[in-house]
Amino acid sequence: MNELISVQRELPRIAAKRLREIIVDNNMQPGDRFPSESELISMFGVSRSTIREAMKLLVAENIVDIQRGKGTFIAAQPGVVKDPLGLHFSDQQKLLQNLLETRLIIEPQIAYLATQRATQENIKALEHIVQDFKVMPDLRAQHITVDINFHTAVAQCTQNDVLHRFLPVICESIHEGYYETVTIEGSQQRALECHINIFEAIKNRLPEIARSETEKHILQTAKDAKLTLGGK
Amino acid sequence: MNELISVQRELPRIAAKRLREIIVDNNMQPGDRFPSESELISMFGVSRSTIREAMKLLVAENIVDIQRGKGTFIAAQPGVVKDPLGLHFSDQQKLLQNLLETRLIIEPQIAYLATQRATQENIKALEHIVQDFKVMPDLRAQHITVDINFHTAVAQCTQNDVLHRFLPVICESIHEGYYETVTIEGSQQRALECHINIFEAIKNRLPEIARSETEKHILQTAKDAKLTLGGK
DNA sequence: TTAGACAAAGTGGTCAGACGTCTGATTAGT
DNA sequence: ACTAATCAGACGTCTGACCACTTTGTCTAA
Repeated sequence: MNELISVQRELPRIAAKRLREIIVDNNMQPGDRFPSESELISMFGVSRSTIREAMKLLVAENIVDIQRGKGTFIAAQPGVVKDPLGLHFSDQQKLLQNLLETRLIIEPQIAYLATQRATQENIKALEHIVQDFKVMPDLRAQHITVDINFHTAVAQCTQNDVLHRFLPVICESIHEGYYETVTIEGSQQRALECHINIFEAIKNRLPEIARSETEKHILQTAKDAKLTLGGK
Repeated sequence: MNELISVQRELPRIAAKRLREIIVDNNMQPGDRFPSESELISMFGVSRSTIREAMKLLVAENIVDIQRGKGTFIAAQPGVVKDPLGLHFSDQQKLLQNLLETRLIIEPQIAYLATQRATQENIKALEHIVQDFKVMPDLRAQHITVDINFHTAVAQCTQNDVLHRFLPVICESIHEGYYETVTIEGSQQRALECHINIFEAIKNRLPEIARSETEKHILQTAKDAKLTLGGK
């Protein structure tokens, strides 16, 4: 039943919030059918205008896809937008420095938490990525993609969606920055070794090792990019 | 005149496009008044529903700011979107926990860096915000806004634009989460004291104090929200 | 004269119902 | 068996009304 919404302001916002909750609670997947407008009207006890406005909010967030005559469905990649923070604003050199500094702040702690919270599935996923590294040809583009995947997978181990969503944004922005940077001899090999060390630490539940190895890895990355990070 | 729109689909999108053009053509600045709904109805020759939906599109892009009873105005920072990471697409309780955990990871270090890098202008800005706190009435909405401003201003002290852009996203998402949460007695007072301590530490260049005070502040915030953060 | 109470107008928020158009499935006719 | 008409369901748009909030101006009383 409807659980009457008393306040008479921002009803669409509240309705949109509950719609998101419904999606999460029912574990709806991309492509799944969404309740029709008339169903939502009787579910929420608000008018069609309000429901429609709430739906439009979800559309703006790329959470649902409305198709005229058919119905509404969960979007393919709910909530995903590119360069969401609008980071391509300042000069590349400073941006790269800022990005690496940010990684130096959050990633060691992410690795620490990952060690404590990783599920068996998480660890398996990490192992696959590390294996991909080893057998991978020396293609720079692919290497960076897998590198981002690795760090994102570590973030996923924390079971913290905020970190898990934020980290790829940082990594991909760095990728953009590197795009015009020289590849340092041996950097890929050093990165691979670091990743193996981090993976082993997570697998064997050694949080302090994971943290320090991650810190070392990022400092090494900065060094390869001819940048220096301080202020720890 | 109205230039009759023949197609009967996506009228709001078309109207929104023309509204954007109007803003650009007339060189409208942030704060400028926007035509009222009834004016737009006669300008475009479409119904109020359509106009309203078009306006909501502009709101989603943070181009205009609609104020009930007053009117519609050009937004302060047109185009800077809210919730860019799509964090609302998640379980509220868990999201709040994740957000606070993220703050616990980055903010103490932000305060540390702020202490080392803050300019005199940064410190002045912080001081103004702290003063605003003291003389502020007990209005919850205003309090939260100034709270976000304070933490964002601290992030600005780091001279790291990535942190400076990321932190408000986190803070505002927490604000959203609190929207339907009970206000804890005395939490505002405790927050004010913490902010003063942090400000003093930054002003007097005491990085360790700034870090520990920030950590304490966030843990207190979590406690007020009846959440426990661990894993340090 | 002035401070406060009050009424009116303007604005956005919500509701209710109606009709149009598109889509997909069903059904009638060949 | 195939085609075309029909139907039901879904979203798109329109209309008109009423509600809530803000501003403004007027009026009254001190």
